[in-house]
Amino acid sequence: MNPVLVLFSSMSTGSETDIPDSAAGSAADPTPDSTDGVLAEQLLRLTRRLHRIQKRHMEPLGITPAQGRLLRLVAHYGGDRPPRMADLATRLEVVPRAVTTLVDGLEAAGCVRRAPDPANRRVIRIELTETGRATLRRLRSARTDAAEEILAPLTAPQREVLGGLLNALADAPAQGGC
Amino acid sequence: MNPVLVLFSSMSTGSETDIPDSAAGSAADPTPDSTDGVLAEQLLRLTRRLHRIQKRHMEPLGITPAQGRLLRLVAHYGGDRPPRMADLATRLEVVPRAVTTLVDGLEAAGCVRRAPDPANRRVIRIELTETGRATLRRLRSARTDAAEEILAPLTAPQREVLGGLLNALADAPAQGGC
DNA sequence: TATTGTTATACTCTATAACTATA
DNA sequence: TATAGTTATAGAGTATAACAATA
Repeated sequence: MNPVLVLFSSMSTGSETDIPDSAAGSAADPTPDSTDGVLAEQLLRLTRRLHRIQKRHMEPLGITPAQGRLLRLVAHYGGDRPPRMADLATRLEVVPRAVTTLVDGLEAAGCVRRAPDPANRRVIRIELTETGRATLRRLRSARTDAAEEILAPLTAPQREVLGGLLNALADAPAQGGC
Repeated sequence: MNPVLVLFSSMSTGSETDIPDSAAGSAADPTPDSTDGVLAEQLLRLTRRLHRIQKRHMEPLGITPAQGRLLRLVAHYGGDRPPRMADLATRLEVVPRAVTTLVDGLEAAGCVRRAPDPANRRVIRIELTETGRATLRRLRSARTDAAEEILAPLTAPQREVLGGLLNALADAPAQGGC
């Protein structure tokens, strides 16, 4: 469906801030910490930068990155079947308590509305407001700008490959837990 | 030097938690939010998982992920030229104040030692202790385990490609700032 | 009793600003 | 005055635990 043929030549140019793993003092360390560990490190470092960039781009919107993600998620459900708090928590892979805080923020910003479910009075459904829809439109370009800033060093096919790899990783079931 | 030829076929299988971008209510939205935005989202989501996994693996070590990164960085300098606080801040891409907290934690755990520089009494050099070296060894396997857990869905060549892409991204200068 | 969301609390990570002690 | 590190403070993001209301 979407085959991408890519030739990477000498990609591993060695990051300036890379930390070689065999520098713990003992020179004769037989465990060179497979590149996987380094890879995880790169991922985390990159994300710190992405977070900073995203935060900066979203500041004029009056919402935080996490609130933005939640807002997009709410919009995804559509007006006829607004999500419950529990739905949002599951999709965001966080505990329900975390969603409460995020919705509080979005409600304060006028982007969403808490609507009690008449069928089950324990349930609260999160509805998008008109303000929320406007914010969402601005959010989209902010997000694109932030992504463009961080992805600048990559060509289009490289981005496509990266997307595929991240997809494969993100789709994997949360294993190893309990 | 390290060319990798890879054929990805139909990688984009569609994440279960993917949020299509054209769901903001207005059906006639001409801005489908280039895949780049989605890519950034995937990256953030993946990192949240990585963070959780790493935290879990590092819990028995008595230090946090950020402290672990700092510990590795300190070790990288070697015993004959221990780094200053400012060096660590630069390498970690954080403000000096953030390093203070991390070093506090590592010092409390007995992993490092603050040593005043005799040549310049403003400077504090961070030295690795014997405990720190031991922790580092345990940290290495914890890190590898965590990485293995999150990278499980990828083959070895895929990991290599991912590493290359992340490297290219992380190496880019922090642009767009001031 | 099980489910849904909440209040209360705490911790990690990071930032800005003002201060201290050097140089 | 400029530099190195700190105290003080804040805020984003997330977690656990205990609880209320409802089913």
